Amino acid sequence: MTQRMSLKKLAAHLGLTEGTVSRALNNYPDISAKTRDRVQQAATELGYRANPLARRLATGVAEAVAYIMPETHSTISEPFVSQLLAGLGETLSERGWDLLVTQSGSAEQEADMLHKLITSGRVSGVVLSRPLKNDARIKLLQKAKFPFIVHGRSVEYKDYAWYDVDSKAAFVAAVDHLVALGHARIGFIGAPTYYNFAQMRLDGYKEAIANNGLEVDPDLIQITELSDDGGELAAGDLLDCTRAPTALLCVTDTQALGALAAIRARGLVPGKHVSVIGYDGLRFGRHTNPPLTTMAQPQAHSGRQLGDMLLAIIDGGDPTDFQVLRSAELLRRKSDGPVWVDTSETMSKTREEQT
Amino acid sequence: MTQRMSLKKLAAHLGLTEGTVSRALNNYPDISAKTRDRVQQAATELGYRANPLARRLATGVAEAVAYIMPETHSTISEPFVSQLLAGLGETLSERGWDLLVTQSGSAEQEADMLHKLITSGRVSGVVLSRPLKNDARIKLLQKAKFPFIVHGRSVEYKDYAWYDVDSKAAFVAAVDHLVALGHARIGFIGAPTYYNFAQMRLDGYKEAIANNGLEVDPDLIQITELSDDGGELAAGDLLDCTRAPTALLCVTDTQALGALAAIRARGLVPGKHVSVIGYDGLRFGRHTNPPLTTMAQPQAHSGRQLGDMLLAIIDGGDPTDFQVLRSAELLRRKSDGPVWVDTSETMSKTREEQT
DNA sequence: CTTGCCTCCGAAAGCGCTTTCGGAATATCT
DNA sequence: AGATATTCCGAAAGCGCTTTCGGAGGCAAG
Repeated sequence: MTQRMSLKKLAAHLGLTEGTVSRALNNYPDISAKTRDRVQQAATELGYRANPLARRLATGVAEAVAYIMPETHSTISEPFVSQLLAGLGETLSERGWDLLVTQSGSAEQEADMLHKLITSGRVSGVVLSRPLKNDARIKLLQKAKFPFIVHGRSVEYKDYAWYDVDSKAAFVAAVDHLVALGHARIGFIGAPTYYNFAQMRLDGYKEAIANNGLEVDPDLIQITELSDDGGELAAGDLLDCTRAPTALLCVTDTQALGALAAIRARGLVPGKHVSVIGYDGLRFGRHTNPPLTTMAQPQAHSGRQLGDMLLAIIDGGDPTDFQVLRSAELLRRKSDGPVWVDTSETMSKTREEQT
Repeated sequence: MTQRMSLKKLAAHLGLTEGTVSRALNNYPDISAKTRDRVQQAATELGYRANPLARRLATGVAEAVAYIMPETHSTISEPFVSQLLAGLGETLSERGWDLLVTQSGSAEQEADMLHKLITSGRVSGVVLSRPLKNDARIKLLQKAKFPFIVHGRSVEYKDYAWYDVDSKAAFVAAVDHLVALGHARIGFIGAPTYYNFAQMRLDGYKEAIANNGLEVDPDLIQITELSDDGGELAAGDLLDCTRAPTALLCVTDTQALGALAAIRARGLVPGKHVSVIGYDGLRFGRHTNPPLTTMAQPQAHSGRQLGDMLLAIIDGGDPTDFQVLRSAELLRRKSDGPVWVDTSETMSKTREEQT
């Protein structure tokens, strides 16, 4: 196999200069149709493809975007990453661009990493995910006027591009649903509220509780980590206190798995004695015991959409024109139901017997 | 904010030439310790970092590797992708290299894409996953003498680097386990055998069946797609036939989820009437109904390990020195148990002979 | 037959770095 | 002392492409 075809060799082969060939290939208007065709045909015949590195250096366009992976807390709820990556990669490859993936350590470290990334010239844009309420990375990108889009929103989201699901509304809907089922004591299992999504969901919960004429009881709110174990612990605390909730709302499906486990561990039946509603709509919820009712977010083409929007911004689009808010829908499986009315005795008694 | 620091400016600032500064920064021996220190200190003070694109073009080293994502069949079992990516990214970033992610369409398309990728100079190495029995991509990479490592193995695996789990042995162990529990009719739910992992697991199954003095009954083998639905369908077929199996071995946990569903749908209790064993060790399995017994593979640091090995190969290491075979372990949860002996006669069509 | 205007291509200067080569300046040896 | 080595840096040629600029040749208009 001969050496890789270069512009120089192609030009020599055609009896033209490199510059001319380059312009012909890039459809410059100052090349006659005749030579343009001749050049392009020769290029495909000889299998010439411009060296991306050289082109990027010469044009100053990185032809690549980076996806900043969220720290993988739970090994359980990250399937969306591969889906999103697939979608992103698809849009990018249509343009011949690369998709870089980076992972960060701490939050501080991440801002530094991001700064290096965008000043290095390796990428033309960035997609961020799971933003904090007050996200230093977003500020950094804004100040640098660097093209980016975020998957999710921070608390102040007017001035940049984002794609998010209205999880606050979703939690309102979930509470309404539970209230309609007769629940009056609804527990909330949340995540640290430096994650804005956690805050928004908590807001939705509180708002809906209040709107339904119920009292927002701090004792019914548990903040825990984003894992099944976290959910299990939190649910346990909630269930073991006096005046335990009759329904549990979890900020993610992963936590809800733990909640189901906690309920079962106490001899209760999720969906009967205690309702559980998760959030995400993970397909896996079909297989839990019982199948998990959840607020399902439409994550089908989020990757593609993020990619399209980011490219549009890189092309000079106004970021504020790209703010997409999708909505989640209640996906009823089997973990929710009417409030349990204990005909025999107190619930704690029942529980003790069954353990 | 001033323009990005360049070598030229740094050199001017120091009263040296670009070449000298470059060599000083790269620890060339022909630079006096004095000026080397002076240069390096000035570089850090002024925040100079070489433009990666320019360096890559000049040196001919791409400083990046690509991960070829497997087609995402099931939205359920892909958490490992994000884990693996995290590990890979970690090793690479220690070296300042980039991690590219690409997705392919069809198999043909993928070979073409891969060819373009490795001839484009964008990457110095490739990590492949989920190889086919006879994988064109591997042949391509071998012929091109391009550094690569595969996550998994193809049928002929002597001549390249790979990291794999001995899933054949795992299936032998699983069969042995079931036989020890008294099962004599063990169903196998597999995946298309162009995937070598599917073939290897099937081989393990057959081998163990035979070694245990049982008959390899083609009717007990179902090949289906890699999804929960696939597993459910296949399990249904198996359960509905005369002389149904008393245990089901699934090639992935995802399929096993479907198998559990199929069993429950027939009014049977998984782990009691019919045993199910999956493969992967997904944490999800803790939450199924009942919790899924599985052959758990150690996927903790596979990403890091793949990265380390690939870098070693890129550095000139012999690929055949990097072949790592890990082993999976039986993780007993609740979906397996002794063969169900039908005391009454409700399940009239179990089997005739005892073990 | 000029003048002027296009059309189309060649020439050359980068993009920001690396690396080879050669030669001052300094050090070492007889 | 002169000759020979060393040490250390400058000069310059790339890496493979893009892009600006200018001008030769062709055409229509005067």
